[in-house]
Amino acid sequence: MYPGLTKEQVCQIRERLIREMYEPHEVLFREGDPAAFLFALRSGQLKLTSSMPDGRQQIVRIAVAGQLLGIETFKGQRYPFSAEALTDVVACKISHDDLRQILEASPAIALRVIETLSQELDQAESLIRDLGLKTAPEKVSSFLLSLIPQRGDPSAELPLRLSRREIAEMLGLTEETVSRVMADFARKKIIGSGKGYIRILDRKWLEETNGVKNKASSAGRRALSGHS
Amino acid sequence: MYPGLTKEQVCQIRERLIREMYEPHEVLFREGDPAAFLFALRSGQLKLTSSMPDGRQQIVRIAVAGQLLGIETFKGQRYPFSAEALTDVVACKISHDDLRQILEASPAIALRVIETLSQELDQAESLIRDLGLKTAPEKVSSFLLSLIPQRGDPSAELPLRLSRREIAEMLGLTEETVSRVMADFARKKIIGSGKGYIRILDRKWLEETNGVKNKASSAGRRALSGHS
DNA sequence: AGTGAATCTTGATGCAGGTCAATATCCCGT
DNA sequence: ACGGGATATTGACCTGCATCAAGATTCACT
Repeated sequence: MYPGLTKEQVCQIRERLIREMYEPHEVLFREGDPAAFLFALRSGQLKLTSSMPDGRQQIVRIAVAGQLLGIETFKGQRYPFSAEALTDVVACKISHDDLRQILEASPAIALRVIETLSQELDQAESLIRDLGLKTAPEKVSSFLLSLIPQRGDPSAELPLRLSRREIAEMLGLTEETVSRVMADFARKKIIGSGKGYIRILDRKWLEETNGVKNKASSAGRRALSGHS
Repeated sequence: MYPGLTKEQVCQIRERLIREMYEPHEVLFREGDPAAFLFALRSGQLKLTSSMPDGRQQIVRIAVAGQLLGIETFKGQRYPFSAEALTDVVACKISHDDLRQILEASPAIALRVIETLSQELDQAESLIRDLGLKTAPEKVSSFLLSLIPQRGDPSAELPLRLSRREIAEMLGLTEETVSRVMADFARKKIIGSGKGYIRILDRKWLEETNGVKNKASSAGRRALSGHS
């Protein structure tokens, strides 16, 4: 759990970690709050959202077990987003200074933090790609594919914890559009959808729609060709 | 430069860093290439782009001096984007394994990497926000404001290294739309624009347009109100 | 089981921004 | 200073998705 540390060091760390539990809809912190702590998600999922003064909201990330939140403020003063539990959540809270000391003491932990951060960055950049250049059906495909667990049976019922509105807030769409696209997918037997779950029926089709693998036939948006 | 290390360690590190220089438009690596190295940007700027098979392109990040690229692949196999120099660039190349060893040897360096990564994550999440919920003029405002240097004179001429097309590829718009919005801003004396540079004339206006501070008057998109 | 509130679906309509097209301007080499 | 290719601007039009508006389902209580 804490590689490369003496027993004493482990004790010191444990003292500084505050283990906390949250229920669905509970808010860990709000955008703009002074950033006192950061959190390591032990279990459950939560959504990180940023909003504009007029109420428009964007889900910036869905955090899953193992990820860190609030580390964006490592050099900042305020949380750049709100964090709200989607499920029951267990998280460890730690102050920036304490984390800094732990990282200085244990390169192994630092390395793990770096791995986590680099994955989060990858995830964020992937969402940027989706938001910037995909059409509504492509975005939804992308989202649906992201629900498939790495190590899990192919086409089981996947639990869907996000409401239509939340999916929309993640993909930069409206709930109506998400609803329409999913209804369309269901009509085409690409997915089966029930209450609170989804079943992927035609993964290949989704992957093609998503990545637009071969058929450069009907590009939704204009393809900007490279220069020179 | 390398805090907390013995002279010998510093030598070891230097041996493993490969300093390289690139000219504008030169490509450091391409999306999908096997990820052999990662890079630390010493000076200059470059764009990281991801594209779809039909040619649509998205600028995922503009990397500036101090940032790392390719660390997204710390646990991955292939670069998730291409990297192309926008200016003359000096970068240090290092293999993942070597980096790992260095990080294990020097917590101080690991800490710096963590700080850099957390800033990059913050930057990425900020772009997600822009892409997901802003209108074209808001996106352009946001972009223009991001050009203003932290420590620099207020309203000097800011060099603009990105073409209209590149700005468009970053903001999820088309070059025509960017052109129109900027022409409109210039007409309203919000900015002055010449070849290869921009002058911010009315920063306050941009900040209001960007953040939609007070006036909840004419929201471009529907504001989704919170739940419960 | 019944009632109300939230969520989801579906339809009709409108508009922001994409698309297509035609100049205009810049840049660079000769 | 001339010519040609890249880049930028501008106009006219069109479409994908937002918006507005009803219903339909589902869920949580009592």
